[in-house]
Amino acid sequence: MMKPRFTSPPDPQGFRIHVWEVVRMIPLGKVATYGQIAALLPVPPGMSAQDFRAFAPRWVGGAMAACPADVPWQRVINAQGKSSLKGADQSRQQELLEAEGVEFDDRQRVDLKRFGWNGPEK
DNA sequence: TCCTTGACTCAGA
DNA sequence: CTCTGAGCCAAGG
Repeated sequence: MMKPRFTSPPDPQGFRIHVWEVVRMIPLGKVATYGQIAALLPVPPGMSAQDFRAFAPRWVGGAMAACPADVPWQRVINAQGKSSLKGADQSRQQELLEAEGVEFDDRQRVDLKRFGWNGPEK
């Protein structure tokens, strides 16, 4: 399969584990975007925050492509409020979220204002 | 070797 | 609110 790694971070494994850790914090019935998750992660040493912002979302996506079964991957969607998946996986994700109380509109979009995760704490 | 295509986001029209 | 195009890197046809 194609692995859209886009420039592996300094510590690919550690990065993915960190991503999963953040995803696991997303409360039931809420969703987070790749960028949101990326913003919660520490910027790798030697890399500017600006570059990190451009790369991180892809890395998060790459991490989700191989996430463990105990990670609520379905709660991670793109900044457009939609699933970046395709085909059967996309449908499965929507069903899982609807089962948690997340609503989708006619265009299969989630209202981030209502169901968006505010963050781990604040 | 060139061109397309990725679990992406942001700014601009 | 919706649609485009640019930015970034690698793998496959």
